[in-house]
Amino acid sequence: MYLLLAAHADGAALQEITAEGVPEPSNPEPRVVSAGDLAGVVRGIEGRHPRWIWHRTQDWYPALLRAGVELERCYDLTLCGAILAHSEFTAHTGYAQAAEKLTQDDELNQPPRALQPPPPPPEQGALFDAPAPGRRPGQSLEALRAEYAAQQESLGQAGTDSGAAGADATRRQRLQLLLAAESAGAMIAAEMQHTGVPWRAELHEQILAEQLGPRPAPGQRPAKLESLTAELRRLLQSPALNPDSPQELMRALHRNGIEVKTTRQWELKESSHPAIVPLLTYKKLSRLHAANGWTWLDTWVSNGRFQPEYVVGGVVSGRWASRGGGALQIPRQVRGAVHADPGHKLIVADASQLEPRVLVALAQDSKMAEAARDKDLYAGIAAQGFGGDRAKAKVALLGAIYGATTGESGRLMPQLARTYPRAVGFVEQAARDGEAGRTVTSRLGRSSPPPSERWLQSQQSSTAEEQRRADSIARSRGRFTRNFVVQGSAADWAACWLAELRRRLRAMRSAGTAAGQLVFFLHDEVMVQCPEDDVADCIRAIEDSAAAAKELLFGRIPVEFPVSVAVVDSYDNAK
DNA sequence: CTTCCCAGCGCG
DNA sequence: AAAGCGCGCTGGGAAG
Repeated sequence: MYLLLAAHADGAALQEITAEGVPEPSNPEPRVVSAGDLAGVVRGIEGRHPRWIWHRTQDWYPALLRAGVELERCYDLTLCGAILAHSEFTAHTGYAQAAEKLTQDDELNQPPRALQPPPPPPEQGALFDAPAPGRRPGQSLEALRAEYAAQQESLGQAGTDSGAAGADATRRQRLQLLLAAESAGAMIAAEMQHTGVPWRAELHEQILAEQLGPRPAPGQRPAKLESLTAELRRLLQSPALNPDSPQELMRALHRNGIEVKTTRQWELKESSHPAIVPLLTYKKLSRLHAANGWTWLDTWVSNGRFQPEYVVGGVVSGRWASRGGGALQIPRQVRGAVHADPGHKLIVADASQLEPRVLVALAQDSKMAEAARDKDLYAGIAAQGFGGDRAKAKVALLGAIYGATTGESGRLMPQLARTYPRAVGFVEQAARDGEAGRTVTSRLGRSSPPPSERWLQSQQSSTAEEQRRADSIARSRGRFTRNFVVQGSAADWAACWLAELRRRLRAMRSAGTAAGQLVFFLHDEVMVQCPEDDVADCIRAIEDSAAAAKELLFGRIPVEFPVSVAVVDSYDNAK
C-alpha cells in the first residue's frame, strides 16, 4: 500500500496510490486531515504497513516522532529524485534529462546565491503548522503524485539501453535498493536525532577540568591555556603573542630561527626548539576548548542527550553530513562523556577496513579476496606482497584508494599493482574516467557529479602553462572519482547495513525480545544502546545486518565484511 | 559593523 | 612518518 502525504492549506492531504503512481482505483479520493488530527490518523493507518511517500522526510517525520508515532517505511521524493536525476543507470531516461535541463535553466535564470532569499527558519512550536499558501510550489498532492510516477518510470527503465538483459535487471534492482536504503536512512536520521546520543554533562565537565582547569569566565582563557601562553611568550621572546593567530605565531617562530612554512602540527614536530612541545600542547588544548569545551556543552547537550541533525545525502558520495555540534567529529578526548543510561550498555560496532574490502568486491580481485579472508586484511596483503610489513601494505592500499602519487605511498604503488592488477586497475580506470570528464558510479548506482566549470574551462588551454594547469585540474578530478567509486560504494554498503539493522531492532522491539536503539552512526560505525540483558541479541542483529548488506550489494562472494564489536559503558572504551 | 575565506584540526 | 579522498567547525583576518 502506497500513501502520499502532502501539505495542504488545512493541514495535510493523503491519497492512496498504486506502485506506478496513479490513484488507487478502489480508493482514489484524497483525504484532508487537520494538522491537529494528523498524528492520530497516521498512527491508525500505519497498522496497514503503508509506504509513506512524501516530499521530504524532514518535513513530516520529526513532528510525528515528537507525537510518539514511529513509522515502518517511506519514500523520500527529494532524496530519491536527486539520485535518479544524476545516476548513470537512468541517464538515458526522460526524468534525468528533464532534471538536467532544469539545472541549466536554473543556472541561467537564478540570481547569485547571495541574492536568494534565506531558507525559512526551522519549524518551532505547534505540530504540523500549515505551510503558508503558495510558499511551497510544486508540493501539492497532484504534483507529488506526478513526481513519484515520473521517478518510478525512470527507475523502471534503469539500464535498459545497455548490455545483456540480465545485467539490466541487476542495475534496476540495485538502484531500487539504493532508493529504499536512502529513504530508510532519512527515517533513521530523524529517529536518531529524536533519541539523541546519551551524554553525561558532568563527565564532560570533569574531562574539561582535568585538561584545562576550572571553567573560566566567558571570553577568558582557561587557566591551563593561560599558563601555556605565558610560557610560549617567554620562550619565543614575544611578550604579546596570541598563539591562536597563525600569522603572529609564524612571525614569532621565524624570529626564533624555526623555519617552518606552515604552523601545522606535523611540520612543527620537525623542530626540536624548546617552544615546540608547549606549543603543540597549547594547540591540542585550545582546540578542545574552542570546539568541544563548555560553550559546546551548553549549546548542544541538554537533558542528558546530544541531538545533532544528520544530513542524509549531504555528501556527494552518499555519506551523511551533519549540522550542529560537529556530530561526526566527536574527538576521542571527550568520548568519555558518552555514557550508557543506568542498566544499559552501548554497543559500538564498526565495519573493519570497509573501504579496502569494498574495493576487493568491486574489482572482484580474487588474489586480494584471499587476503581479505581473515580479520586483518592489511596483514593478509602484507604476507602476500610486502614481506609481512603490515604498515607498508596499509599505506600502499590506502594510497591506491586516495590516489597518492608521491611519498612512500606513491612509491609502493607499482609493487601493489604487480600483486593485485585487478584491484589497482579498477581504481585506475575510475581515475582515468574522471580525468577525461566522465562520471563514475557506485555499486548501487549513485553517480559522481559532472565535471566542474573549472574543469570544462581548462579543456580549452592553448599555452604550455595552461596545459600544465589543465593536467593538474584533470588529475585532481581523477583522484576524486578514484575515491568516489570506493567511498560511494562503502556508503551504499553502510546504508544497507543501517537499514537492515533498523528492521531487525524494530522486529525485536515489537516482539518484546530486545529493546535496542540506534543512537549514533558515523560512516562505517554504529552505536546501539540497549538494556544489559539484550546485548547478545543486538550484537547478533548488527552482525546479521552486515552479512545481509554484503549480499545485497555483491551477492554471494568470497569476501568477508567483518564487524568489530565493543560492549561498553562509555564510548572512550570502544577502541 | 557584517560577511566571507583561509588555516588548522577534528572525524571517517 | 606523512599527504592523497570526503566532510564541519572555529578563530583570525581581510574585504566590504
